[in-house]
Amino acid sequence: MDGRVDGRAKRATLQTVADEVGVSRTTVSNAYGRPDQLNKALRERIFEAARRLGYPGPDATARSLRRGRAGAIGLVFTETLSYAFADPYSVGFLRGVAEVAEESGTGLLLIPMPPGSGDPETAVRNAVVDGFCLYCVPGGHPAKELIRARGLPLVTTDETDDPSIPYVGIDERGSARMAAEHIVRLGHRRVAVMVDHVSGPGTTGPATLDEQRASDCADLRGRLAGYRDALDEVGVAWESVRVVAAGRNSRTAAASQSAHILDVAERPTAVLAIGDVLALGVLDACEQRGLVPGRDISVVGFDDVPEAERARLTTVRQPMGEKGRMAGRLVLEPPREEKVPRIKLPTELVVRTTTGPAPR
Amino acid sequence: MDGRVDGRAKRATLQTVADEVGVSRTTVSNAYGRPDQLNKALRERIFEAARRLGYPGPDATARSLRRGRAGAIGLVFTETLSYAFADPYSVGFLRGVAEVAEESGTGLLLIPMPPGSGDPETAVRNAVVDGFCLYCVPGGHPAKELIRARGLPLVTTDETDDPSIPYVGIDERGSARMAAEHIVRLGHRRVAVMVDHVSGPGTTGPATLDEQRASDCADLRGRLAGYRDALDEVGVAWESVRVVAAGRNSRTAAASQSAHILDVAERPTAVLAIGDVLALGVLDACEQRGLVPGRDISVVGFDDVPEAERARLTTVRQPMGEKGRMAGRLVLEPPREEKVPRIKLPTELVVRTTTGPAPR
DNA sequence: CACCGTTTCTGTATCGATTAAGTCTGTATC
DNA sequence: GATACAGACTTAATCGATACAGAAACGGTG
Repeated sequence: MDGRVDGRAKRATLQTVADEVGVSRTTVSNAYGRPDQLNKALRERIFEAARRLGYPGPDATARSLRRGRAGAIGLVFTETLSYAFADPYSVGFLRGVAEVAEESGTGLLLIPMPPGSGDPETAVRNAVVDGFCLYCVPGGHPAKELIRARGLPLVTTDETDDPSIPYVGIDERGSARMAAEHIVRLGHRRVAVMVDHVSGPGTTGPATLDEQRASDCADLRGRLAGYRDALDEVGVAWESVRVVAAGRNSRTAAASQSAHILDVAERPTAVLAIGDVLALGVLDACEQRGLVPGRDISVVGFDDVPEAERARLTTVRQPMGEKGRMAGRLVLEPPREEKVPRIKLPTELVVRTTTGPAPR
Repeated sequence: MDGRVDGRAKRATLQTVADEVGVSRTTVSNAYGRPDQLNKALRERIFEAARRLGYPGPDATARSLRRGRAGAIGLVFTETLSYAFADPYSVGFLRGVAEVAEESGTGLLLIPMPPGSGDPETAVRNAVVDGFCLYCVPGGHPAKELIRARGLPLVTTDETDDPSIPYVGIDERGSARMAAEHIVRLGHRRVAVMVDHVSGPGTTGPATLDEQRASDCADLRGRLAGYRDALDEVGVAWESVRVVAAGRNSRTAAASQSAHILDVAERPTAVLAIGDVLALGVLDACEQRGLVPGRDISVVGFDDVPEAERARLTTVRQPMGEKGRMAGRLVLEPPREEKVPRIKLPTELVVRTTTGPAPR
């Protein structure tokens, strides 16, 4: 009998070490956390005893509790991990967050909540973090309320969200408009759009207007609206624009769903893709069909991921890394002011060779 | 004065709610964690009070401490985040870990420790996790000892490491040998090898034998040894094999460093790349030079990432996802047996079109 | 010697929760 | 009418550490 109420295995703790050396718990704690608070020789003796007893150093959880700091920020996203990382854009964003996190000795806790997975609540509730970054979490997601309820600093990158949540992103609509205006100026009038998915993931092929409006992703809606703005201006009816869903944000999916765009009568002369990964897929499909981008057909992406440059893809550049850094900073040091920050970072149209004058 | 010794802002806690409702702390705790332990009506009253007081539910850190479970596993790697995610192989591995983690309601704490970054110790020490997965952490890394010292379950994916650490991986040497044997059977005798980096990251260009041997990455050494095995067998001296470092594991870096292979007198007829990403870069370089893979030159990769199929790349397939799942499981449920698990997963040569008979 | 500023440790309160074991209260069983 | 028993809570003991106010010891000073 060791008299403890729960049957845990006994482990060395601060107290164990303190007893061994014959000092107070506090002193042992200081030996680890504030070397200046005690005599150097004593510190050595403490370490030596710790080694002998197999004491692994202050327990991270206990330390977190006492200090009131978890030392990590939670990254919540509704995609599968592989998804989230398959897209270089996401990676860029993550990297940004990681950079600022690292500067302050903070870790990143990944909290994926793909649609099908059970009980996202628990994950959020048990996450030992100092704040959350929401990333691709649609407005009505059940976990969202829970996250807010935890009362920790919170930043989202999804546009037109609850205005009480700090936001960092870009002008989705305006940026998309830039892309479409470019196309329009080149004389294109028969235009198609490639998206990842409008309603649930997995839905592929042409999407109706209703479906477009019903999309739970504000960013997507913003971009579509931007395209529409530009097309409206030159009198192209949005109803005539075929919006095709790849089903998921992947190059191969986009390539295969490109059939709905490329293999139809009255083939569009330009394709607007809401992400570079999709645009690259469209380019693959063009290549298979012997269509030369920039001559036979124009393709515009969005994001400007590294691979876009290799493919000479015309696209909208958004500062993904900066977005991540910004978001990270906002979580780590929430501004004290009353008004909720809503930051829009600048974007830029990068014209390469996949766009050209509309063929007659 | 609120009489508290440290000046923290007061927040609602279990006790606050308990007092408000007039029950014990335990009961409130049960309301959240064990609904069957109390009356349904009382439970509602508790929640109602919690809402009124703005109590966000049990504190994750405190819960972790008391329960003795952090609810996360730490993922330690020595690359930059962007690095780690840029490679589809890594992503596959991560995904595997994430899958099993998710099944048990566990999060993933990313702990990147790129060479230049300061104080990896703190990150490891403060990580609130139940175990660690080491990923690309070379043998002598300073953090390694620290991680072990924490006494938590630990799994590594780096070969020929300390035999006391559970390991899951593949037969690097044998697998590489398969790749090289394939090339050899096709009649190739002038062979080059493309690696990411031998000594520190950033070192590019041809690597000397000494540098190869000095590499801190056991996996790399294993693969090189495998290539060598096959070449030795047909009398190709390893000294005659040019080993070129791309500097980092990226497609563009590999493409540009391919000059050291493709633009030399007596150009090799086959290139063995220790990873698909590098192989793809080599293919890019070939394309630029008008060399047709499989005819003018043969290229073999390693990993079989999704993109390899698109590129019709001959490569060695390794079960990245399975590796991750395995590693995750080993951390989550460390086997009780005495002997340290050392698991080698099977690999397979996938022959596609980037390899062909040696040109005469 | 009284007074002072340091350096080095100790004591106590606290962080916010979970849990095994105990206390009551009624109800069912024999 | 005594005993067992389930239901609904409460008690008390932790989990493992850190913060802060003090206290003892010490050398230097006028």
